[in-house]
Amino acid sequence: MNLTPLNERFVLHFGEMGSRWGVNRTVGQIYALLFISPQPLNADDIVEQLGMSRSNVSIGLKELQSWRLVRLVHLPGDRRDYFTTPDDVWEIFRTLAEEKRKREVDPTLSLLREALLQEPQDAAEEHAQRRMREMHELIELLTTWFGEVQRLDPAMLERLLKLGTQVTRFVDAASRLGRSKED
Amino acid sequence: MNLTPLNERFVLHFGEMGSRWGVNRTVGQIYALLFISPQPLNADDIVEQLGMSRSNVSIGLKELQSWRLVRLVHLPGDRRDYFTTPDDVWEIFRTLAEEKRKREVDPTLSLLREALLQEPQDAAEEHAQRRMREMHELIELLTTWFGEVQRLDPAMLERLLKLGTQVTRFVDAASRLGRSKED
DNA sequence: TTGTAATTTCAAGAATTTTTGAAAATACTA
DNA sequence: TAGTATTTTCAAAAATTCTTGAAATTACAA
Repeated sequence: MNLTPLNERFVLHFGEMGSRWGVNRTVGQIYALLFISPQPLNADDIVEQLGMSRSNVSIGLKELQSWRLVRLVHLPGDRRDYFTTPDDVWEIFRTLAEEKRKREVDPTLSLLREALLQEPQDAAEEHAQRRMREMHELIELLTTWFGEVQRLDPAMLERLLKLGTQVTRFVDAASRLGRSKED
Repeated sequence: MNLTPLNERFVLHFGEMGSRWGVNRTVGQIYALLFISPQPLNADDIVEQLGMSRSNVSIGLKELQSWRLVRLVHLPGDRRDYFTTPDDVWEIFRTLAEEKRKREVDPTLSLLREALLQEPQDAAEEHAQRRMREMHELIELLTTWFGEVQRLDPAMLERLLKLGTQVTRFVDAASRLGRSKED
């Protein structure tokens, strides 16, 4: 691996974390390298710096593009494909959350909704459905909230997060003002 | 698999989702089965219902216990180990978040903090460090907020989530009241 | 067009992870 | 304590996933 010790540790760490996040080590490493790179890199740069095969890099880049975590760019007078990560870390976070939602949360919600439409055949199924309903309600609540808050501009979002639990002071007042949102 | 079609679909789905969440298919299935089961199950019940080997169940249950997602209980007059998931889905969510944090977020924050202490050796490393700092700040902000909000009781948390972006109406007021929390 | 650069695909091999049955260990009962 | 029930460990087999070089495809330039 052709990296300074500092960068190598970062890249290796994200390689390991990748596997916990549903992408493989290689994909994690490519992402990490692009994230810290001062300029866009082409596939051969990545091969050179990470010491993996050209085909592996090609597959990894495809995967990262499907996650919208890396972006294809072109440099003037060079017809190779170059890749970067978005500059704004908030945007990165939002993208990651959206993709995770699309790939994991939404299919789970569909499954649960479908299961809840079935007529339970016995007491055990009735109990199972009750559990599924609880899970469905929780996920629905969390993702609705998240989807809403995610649309705030980063500055507002940051202020909100920094307030933390202080916002609870306003929950009563807000409830009075915003009955319509309550169930 | 000895399950009704309804329950089988649920269990299979969570088996698949398991892999995206850093546990294997078996572990996901065992968890799903326990989640919807009306009473605690012992290892042989699980073997019987999911059709996997006894040793696999033993390993899976160990893993789930290490995540604190299943709980060992004993039934009077039966010395086998029985397992359940907690009743409250909020509690389950909290546990999951805490464990994910402990296993993924905290090690990442340590790595980043350590990297930020190094003296950059050249312009590229300086840029890499700048990126790592941005990432560190974002993760720190998100996890601090989450850790705080997580401590609210479920009822308050639920009200807060249902308000969604309505809380932004109070951000200005809150900022004035709570200067101490701002940076 | 034709030739070359760049990227992707693919099938085989390598590596890793999962699953299993058998044996070992542990925990209880009589 | 001896005997049995229960759980865990472990090494091998099975399954899956990852990686690769070579070939095929695509995209461009002359």
